[in-house]
Amino acid sequence: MTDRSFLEAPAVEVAPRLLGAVIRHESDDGVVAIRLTELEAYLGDGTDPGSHAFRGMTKRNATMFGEPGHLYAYFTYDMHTCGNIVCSPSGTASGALMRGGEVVEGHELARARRSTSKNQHDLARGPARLAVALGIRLADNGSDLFAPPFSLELPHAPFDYLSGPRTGVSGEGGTEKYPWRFWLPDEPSVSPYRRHPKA
DNA sequence: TTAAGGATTGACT
DNA sequence: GTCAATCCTTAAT
Repeated sequence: MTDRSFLEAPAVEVAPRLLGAVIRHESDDGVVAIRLTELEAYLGDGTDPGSHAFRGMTKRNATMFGEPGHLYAYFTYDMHTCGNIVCSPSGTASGALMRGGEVVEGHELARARRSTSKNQHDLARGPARLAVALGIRLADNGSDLFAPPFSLELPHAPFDYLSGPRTGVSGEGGTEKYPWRFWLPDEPSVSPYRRHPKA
């Protein structure tokens, strides 16, 4: 069961089922595992203007068109790395952006990487923070999340979740058209909603 | 070749 | 609440 099979659906269907999943990354420094509490879905078939893949495959987003279950890591504002879980069969771009989570293993290492965070819930509240805490680097783009140094443990049963407009995406105007942000209720590690500053 | 913008965060008023 | 940091990717000459 491979857990990988259900990732072949569009991200809009996959993202809510990834809530509560635990992603683990082992590096030279040690192991950090994070339970995902917040994700956003991005499609690439031309219907999603907020997606990097909206205008077709480019050098940067090629990973999103690849095998499901792999990691699409990208750089934004030059200071932050974010991680997506690639969905949909190879050839179709679709991904679930990991926006927030709770550190369940390797707290000390996560804290060391995120020295500015003040409390446990800030360690992975926000996409770039989560990537830093987990140890994702741009070089990890394309890595298989079901093979070392990564692993991905899916929840045994679906969780109850909430959904709403995506955060920080430009070019959507009314983001209500794309209520593809999913999060678990009552989780302090879910980032607060923020519109895009220029939207 | 050149110019414009960004799936954000952290610091400061 | 507002604003700067900072360089890579994409789109347009």
